[in-house]
Amino acid sequence: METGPAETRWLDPAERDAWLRLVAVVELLPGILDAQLRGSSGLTHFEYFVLAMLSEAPDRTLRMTTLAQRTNATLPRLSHVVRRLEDRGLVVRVPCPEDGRATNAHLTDAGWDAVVAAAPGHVETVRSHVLDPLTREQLDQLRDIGDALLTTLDPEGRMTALFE
Amino acid sequence: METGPAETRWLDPAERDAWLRLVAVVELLPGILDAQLRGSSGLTHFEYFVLAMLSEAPDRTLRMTTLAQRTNATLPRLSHVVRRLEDRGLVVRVPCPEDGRATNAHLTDAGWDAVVAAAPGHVETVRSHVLDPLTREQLDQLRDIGDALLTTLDPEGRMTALFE
DNA sequence: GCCGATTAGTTGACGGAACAACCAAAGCCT
DNA sequence: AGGCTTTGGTTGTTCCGTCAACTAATCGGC
Repeated sequence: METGPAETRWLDPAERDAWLRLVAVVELLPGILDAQLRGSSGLTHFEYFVLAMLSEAPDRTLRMTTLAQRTNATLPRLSHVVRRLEDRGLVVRVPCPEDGRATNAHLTDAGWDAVVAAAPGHVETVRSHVLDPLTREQLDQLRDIGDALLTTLDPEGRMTALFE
Repeated sequence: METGPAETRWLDPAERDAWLRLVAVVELLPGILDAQLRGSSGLTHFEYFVLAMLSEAPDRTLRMTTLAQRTNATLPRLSHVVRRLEDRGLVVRVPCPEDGRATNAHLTDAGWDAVVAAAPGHVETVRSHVLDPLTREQLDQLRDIGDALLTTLDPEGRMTALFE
């Protein structure tokens, strides 16, 4: 007779195989991306991602909250990062005219140059470490798996604004 | 005529689709795992993983170097983490008898209890956020994709000792 | 039009991770 | 056997991320 919470359903071999590999990838990939970008541009992958989002935005400008959603950052984290980027002259913060509470982050010319300089090396790393080892079929499978996972990992679809 | 380095091959739409989703997953998953474990057991996912590796090892003991490989940690990182776990009584460090340079990390009974207590909630999180959204077919695809990626992300197969 | 509630963002303190410098034990070479 | 090299770990500094507390501005009800 069960008295406490339901028995744990442990992972069967197929589940365990998939899960362990996903954990390994999740653990290894950030380090690879950070190392390459830090070495060649002095940017964190997260900093690069922030700059890249701004570079694709209209007028190279986004509200802090929007930028936080697109990069999956908390607002405090983004605030600190943007301050550091501002210290380096890659971004400026401008009070939003329409809403006195809001702040707009705007990519400077120097920031644009930094993204343009960093992009080729970054793309090359993504190719050699992630895309090239996969077949075309696996690429499609990965997209669908990513969609399925993001349904639960990001139910509000905050980060998926990029590709939806 | 090309003079500088080769032109960058930018990502085509299929590549971009897959890549952006993978980045999102890699960015989101660690936070989910950490939050659940920290809330229910006061353990980081990495700390949990360290304890779990020890719990499966013969005599619940592993050399620091081996443990670092299995968890994809640098030795300094692992050293700090193990010291904190030792402060909490979950692990003890014992000088290795066969090699005076080496240190063995051994899971205490309290550490074993901590893993056993934390495991069900962790597995439940893995199920609800990762495994359940995927079809059985996608589970197999994910395993193969993981294998392909780990070939380049972890060429020495240090982390794959778990399932190879 | 004013007051509470919500939203937007910043700041400061604390904890964890990377990197570099360091120490100690073992292996090796002659 | 003595000295160089390599291997195994630890320690300290610095940087980044999280959490909690706080400020400022907008909104909503009356």
